[in-house]
Amino acid sequence: MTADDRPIPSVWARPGREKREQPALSRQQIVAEAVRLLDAEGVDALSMRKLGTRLGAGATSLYRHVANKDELVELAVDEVFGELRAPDMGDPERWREATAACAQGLRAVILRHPWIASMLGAMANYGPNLMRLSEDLLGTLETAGFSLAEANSAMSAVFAYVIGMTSSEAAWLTMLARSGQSEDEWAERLKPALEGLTRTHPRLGALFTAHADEDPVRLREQEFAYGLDRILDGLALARAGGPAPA
Amino acid sequence: MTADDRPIPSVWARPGREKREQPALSRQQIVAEAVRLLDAEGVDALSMRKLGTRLGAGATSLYRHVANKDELVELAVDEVFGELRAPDMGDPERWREATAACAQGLRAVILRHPWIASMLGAMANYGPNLMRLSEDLLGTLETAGFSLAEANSAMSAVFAYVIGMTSSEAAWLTMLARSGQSEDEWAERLKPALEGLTRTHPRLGALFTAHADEDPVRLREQEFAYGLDRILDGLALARAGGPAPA
DNA sequence: CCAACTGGCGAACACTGTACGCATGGCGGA
DNA sequence: TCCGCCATGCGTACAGTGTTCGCCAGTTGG
Repeated sequence: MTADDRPIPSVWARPGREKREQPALSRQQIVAEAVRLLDAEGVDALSMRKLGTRLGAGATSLYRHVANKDELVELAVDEVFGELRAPDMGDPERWREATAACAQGLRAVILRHPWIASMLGAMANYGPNLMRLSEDLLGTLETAGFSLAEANSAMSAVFAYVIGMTSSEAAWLTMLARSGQSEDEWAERLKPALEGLTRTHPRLGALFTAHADEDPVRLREQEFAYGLDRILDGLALARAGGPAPA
Repeated sequence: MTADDRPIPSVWARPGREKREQPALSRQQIVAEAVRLLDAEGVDALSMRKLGTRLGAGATSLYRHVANKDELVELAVDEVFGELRAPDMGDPERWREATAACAQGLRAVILRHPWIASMLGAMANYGPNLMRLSEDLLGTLETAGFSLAEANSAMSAVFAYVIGMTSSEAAWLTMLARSGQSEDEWAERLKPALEGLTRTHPRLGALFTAHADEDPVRLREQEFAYGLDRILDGLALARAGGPAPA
């Protein structure tokens, strides 16, 4: 601690508090900065003190605007969901494209903010932004001919798929980022263990070698699209009241 | 601190260490106790000190068998995946039942240990038990006629759906448990806000009232089964090489 | 029989979330 | 114009956290 940090001994010498030009701290601002911090440094780096410092405020000041750290996180999660809008194509027959766009958008949001992957399983989310998204997608599905209850089931299924798929993707990516290695370096590092893997798990080994030369980003996109298409196929079948496939 | 807790002043008076009958601490034992603790008290209650005390050991002793808390959690997650076996029905045509059973089993495991929901999004999981499960399910799908790559995509889709769906279920249930209220009490408490909800989000409001009198447990089972069936429908269609539904 | 190694542990460190109480300034009413 | 109130910021403090380090007892291998 240097001399400058020491508290001023005389009351009279203490400088007047600088003027409070603007409220300087608002819930919106705090949440926005929290999102920035989470994006930049990941979930482990979010602490009240660090966030306060970033805002030029003390750690405990935040509690005037936010009850908990948990509540703050809840707000941050819904904040990023606010980036997403359910697309409205006019034609009810284009429900499939609309739903797919919604799913792709959700995936993009999660990959832009990988830390929410670690939150979604830890808290029940009922923020206003997610509710608006749900309401809109429900509308799209309902006008496409699904009953309300079935529209809800369909939406839940699609969201669950997207969240599950993208969460593991995000988890893999953050783990990669933490390790500081590229995807290729990882693959290279695992090569020696591949022989043992192929012996005990031949199919996984084959998959590993088969995917070794492909672009992992595009690969994940295709994997995601495949599952999404299968779900939408299934939903289309149900909408048509069609028979179950053999 | 009472007198009894004080360290013994004289070296000579210090009691001899009690005999080490068994190794008393092993990685298996630690992981098993961690799972028990997580099951009993939830994810926030897991601390190295508490876990050590439960095992009759000091907190830092655990580090002889486990590198990190993170590593411990990884081990615990894979431990519970060990409860699951991919069923092997002899008939390749029964791939659908086998996959469904696998999905239902995974759901059951997650609901039995709700805390893993908060882990799955936070770490890439490649434990041996999950790998064995994957390998087996891949086998089932491959002998059912899927190419290896497509079997992998299908498996990823199913797992992602199950994890996404069940994670939010688990999150809701733990949140309920923390609040100490029953599901009905929650519904009752939200009744006053329902009017406002129905005004801004009519479909969500209608769903809320429609589900008010149903058994929530059975409701969630049905919701889960619906999405799972749609995915399996879609996969069956793809396996048959059938045309995309309208 | 001694050496090396293993496993357990107490103390310490840097940090965490958060409760409490005080200080400060702006604002509404007299 | 002044006074009292109230919202807001913040310093301090507390109980806990994960983890490192060094010490020590017991076991094991040469």
